[in-house]
Amino acid sequence: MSASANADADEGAGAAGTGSPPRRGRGRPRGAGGESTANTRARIVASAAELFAERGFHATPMTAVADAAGLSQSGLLHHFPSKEGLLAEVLRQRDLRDLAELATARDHPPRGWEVWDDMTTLVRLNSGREALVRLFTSLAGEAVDPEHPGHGWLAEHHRSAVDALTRGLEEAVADGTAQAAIPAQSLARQAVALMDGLQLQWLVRPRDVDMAADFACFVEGVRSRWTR
Amino acid sequence: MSASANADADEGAGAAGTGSPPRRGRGRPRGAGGESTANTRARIVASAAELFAERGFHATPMTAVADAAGLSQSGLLHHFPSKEGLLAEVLRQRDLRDLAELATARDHPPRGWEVWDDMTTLVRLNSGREALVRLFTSLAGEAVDPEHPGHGWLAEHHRSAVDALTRGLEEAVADGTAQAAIPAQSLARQAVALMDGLQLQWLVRPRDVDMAADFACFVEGVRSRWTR
DNA sequence: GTCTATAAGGGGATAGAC
DNA sequence: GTCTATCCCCTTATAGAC
Repeated sequence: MSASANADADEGAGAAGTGSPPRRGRGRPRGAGGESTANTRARIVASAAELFAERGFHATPMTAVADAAGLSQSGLLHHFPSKEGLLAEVLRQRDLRDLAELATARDHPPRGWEVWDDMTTLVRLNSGREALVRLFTSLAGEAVDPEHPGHGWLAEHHRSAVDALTRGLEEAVADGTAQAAIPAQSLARQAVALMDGLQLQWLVRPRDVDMAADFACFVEGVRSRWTR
Repeated sequence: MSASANADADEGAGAAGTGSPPRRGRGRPRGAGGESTANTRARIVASAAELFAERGFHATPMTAVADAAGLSQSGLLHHFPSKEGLLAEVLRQRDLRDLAELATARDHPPRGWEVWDDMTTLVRLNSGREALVRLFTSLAGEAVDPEHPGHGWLAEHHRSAVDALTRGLEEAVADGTAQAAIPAQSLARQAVALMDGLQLQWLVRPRDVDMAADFACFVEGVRSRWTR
């Protein structure tokens, strides 16, 4: 579903359709004739992630993705028969990357306040991954629509983040490092909301916003008020 | 809000050139022949706001707006020659409504912490204006792209909100009701980010999120820590 | 001011050759 | 696995009648 398509300003990229001269060979970074399917798919997903981030899902034509990945539109469809399927894969890999990024930071699963420290780390990391942040923000805005193919992903994304932060605070209470009266879930939702909202402001005026500092300031406030 | 109760159910609306049978007559709820331009424009803007909110700007075709407003696509273009122009008007009116809403709440311009109280009030009001919230969130996501026609509006929107909240805290310091060391601007950015982020979560799972309560909790935290 | 008709160009997807 | 060619729908915008 998700009918929509839409146009507006085609950037460079000699797209398709319009009797334009067929592009040939193009020094593609490809090896010889046959390339491993896995490699091609990876290239496609990387290109799609970048373009969806830059222009949004709806506004990005498959031809643009194909072009960026160095194959024709039909070649692309051979690997991802539908645009929605491609989006699903992009989102899956986006989440995997977040998890991997944090996993390297610790040798044991985070517990208690550590969960919150990890989130702060993630915000700092995000300050250096504009494309990834743009992908999330741009897609989140569209995916608010229940019909959008990314809707379920967005809901799940929020749920898991809020749950993790809530659990962290509950563990802190259990460990005696946080007061029992702490409104854990509300604070967790606030943290997630803050992260999303800061990203929005940061993307619009990168030079005026220090996401990591602002987020750390928030966490500091929570800690100083609710530490036991 | 909510545009025109304009019934007339044919949304299928055979739009363009596919030699489909021309639709005729259509009993529109319109008065006689000529209708005041102002009225028609108002109907159009209301419909557009609703649809942009529901599906996003990019994903909403002008034909859908025209249909919702009860005129043909060309009729619509007579009043708003371009889609961007229509968006500009929608955004202008959205901001006017926010201002008006808050203006009725007080008889004097808010000062100091009152500015923050007003923001809390606004969040509560927003809990009852899903369409308006959806419009903001959906557009904000797209407008992160510097090429998007709403980009300038988004930047200005954030700037003015952050400025107002910062000024409030500075006044509180001047009035002796806040500590001088308060990180006013960071807190202001956090408040705005929180508002935007909570809206996102709320739109996805309305029943699980109480925006007003969460926001109030945040403000309470700021107050209890920095009140003098 | 509003309509019908149509232009002009995307857009996703399919068929079938190589 | 990849391409070319093509289908068919959607979308914005214009022309001109009423």
